[in-house]
Amino acid sequence: MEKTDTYKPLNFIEQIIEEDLAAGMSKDDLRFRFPPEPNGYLHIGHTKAIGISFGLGEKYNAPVNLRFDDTNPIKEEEEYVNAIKKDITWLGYKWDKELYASDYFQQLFDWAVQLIKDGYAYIDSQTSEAIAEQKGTPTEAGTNSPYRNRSVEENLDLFQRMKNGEFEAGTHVLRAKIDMADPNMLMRDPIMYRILYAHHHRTGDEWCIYPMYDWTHGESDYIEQVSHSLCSLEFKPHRKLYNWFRDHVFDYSKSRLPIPPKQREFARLNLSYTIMSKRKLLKLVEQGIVSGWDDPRMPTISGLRRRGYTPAALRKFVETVGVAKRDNVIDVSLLEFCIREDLNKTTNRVMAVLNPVKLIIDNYPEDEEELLETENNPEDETAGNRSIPFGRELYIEREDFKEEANRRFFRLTLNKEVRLKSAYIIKGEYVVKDDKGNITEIHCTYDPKSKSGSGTEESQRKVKGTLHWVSVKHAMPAEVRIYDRLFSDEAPDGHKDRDFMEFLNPESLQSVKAFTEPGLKNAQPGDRFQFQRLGYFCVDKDSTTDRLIFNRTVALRDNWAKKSKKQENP
RNA sequence: UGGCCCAUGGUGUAACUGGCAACACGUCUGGUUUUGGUCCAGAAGAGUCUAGGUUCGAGCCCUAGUGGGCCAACCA
Repeated sequence: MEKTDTYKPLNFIEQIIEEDLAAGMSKDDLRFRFPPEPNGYLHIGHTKAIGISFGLGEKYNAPVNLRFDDTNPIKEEEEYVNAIKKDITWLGYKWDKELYASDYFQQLFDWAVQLIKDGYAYIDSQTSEAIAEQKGTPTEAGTNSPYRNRSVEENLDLFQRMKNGEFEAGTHVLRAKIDMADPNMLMRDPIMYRILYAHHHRTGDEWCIYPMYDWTHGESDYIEQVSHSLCSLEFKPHRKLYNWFRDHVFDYSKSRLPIPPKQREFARLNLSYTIMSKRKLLKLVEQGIVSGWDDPRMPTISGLRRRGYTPAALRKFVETVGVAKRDNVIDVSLLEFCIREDLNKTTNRVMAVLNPVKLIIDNYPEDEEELLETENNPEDETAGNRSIPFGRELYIEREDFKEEANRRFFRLTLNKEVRLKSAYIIKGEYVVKDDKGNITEIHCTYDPKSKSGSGTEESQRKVKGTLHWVSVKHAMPAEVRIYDRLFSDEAPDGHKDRDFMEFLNPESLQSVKAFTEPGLKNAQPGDRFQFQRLGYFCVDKDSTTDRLIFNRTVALRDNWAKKSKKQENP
């Protein structure tokens, strides 16, 4: 390949595919799959896996199946199936076929019978404890089961009766007969079927024996003619078993398998300050630590969606993160960068005051009010303008005023000028306090000639700060929810001796009463805005017409310290 | 009888057939700005885990160490 300006490095999976193509595989035979178990909601780690397989599908114009790995009815529910489909669709990906491992239960059973007939599988009738004990350890070989050499006839009979429901759960299992001394523990006669009297969300009570992951996964890939079966690193040791099963089915199938599926592994995504385990996330939900799988603090796709993240930002994020085989912890600042980058271009700026204090303009006529023009989005001219009501009494941010301030503070102080965004330049005059010394009113005067956009010299006058505000008379009350990281430790998962729950951040959710400009009364759940200086916000799904709830997606980048230092020593 | 995987600035990835280690985030400087956002310009920061070897030349190939991860559910 020529080195060109457009050369874009391939990740190692793309390289494998290119090699296969170069070795003669037809592009038409490329096929991928995303195989979630419907036992929980998808999280941002799955977004990476989805991005890899569906991304490959887009790159090579190859089909990608959505296959639910539903072989354990105890943990799986239809609610999860629907949530997973919704999330993938929301991310903007389209699967070719919607499939279920449970669709293959009969085929898997038939193949298992074939394996028994050829002496490659047997029924073990020991307890799970006994089987575990005989398994050995990584450094010690296991020992053979006393049932390992049952006759084919007996195995066949027992297996059929297992299927017929003649035995209690736990009394028998079907095992592959491989090698109890294999250094790879997974090869030590892995269990293929167990008896489970549980209602399956799709097959109901039709089956009482269920295939295990290893027996199911590769054969499902085979049935679907998946060319490259991509999964995360912890499945690497399973590859040997995957191939063993695959190659035995290959031998027994009547028609030759055109393409043996290939399992390849990549490092899963880890995010700093968050956990990425469905089991643990479920615990947060079950214990009520969060409001549900879609709590805006959750790293789930549904949580991030509710928080205000966009599909584009998430896709950009997993693309930026890359694909490799080494363990990693991505800093959340990269995720935050991706969402800010997107939202900065796409959201309208609106005025909202989270911690209000009254500002009274003494020289503004008592009963006057006016509409002021302001642009919706300085990053996007097509976003247009809107008008916002202005009057004598306004709310401003309490932190935007200080009675005594040093030069680092360039918002409102007494006897200093500052601009009200899209309005006038004002000067602080005096404050009114209550008995406890809290400021209840700030009084100021304005310069009528300094109106924003009026073209007067005063309107061009430089002041060092600009404040956002809302008119007291017109303000819309709202609830604003500000989120912090759920865990206080960079790697809450990384402690072998401590539980991740010990690192829960008790201040991960803060709810404040706020006022917004009146135009937001028409806002719909899911709408996104940038509140001047406060961050990006998204209207929550629980909002009603008279009670708006905003979730803060992410704060604005904060360069205050940096710039104020500059202000101090110009 | 242990097996397998991994190792490049703070973080994550690149480096195509072995040829002066690049990009993004983050950090820092300066500029613009009616948001301390955005945008623009620039800088610092690794000599590629260690030791050998092959080679004119090694991040890349070989060997041995070291460090980290995964594997002993009738979970996936």
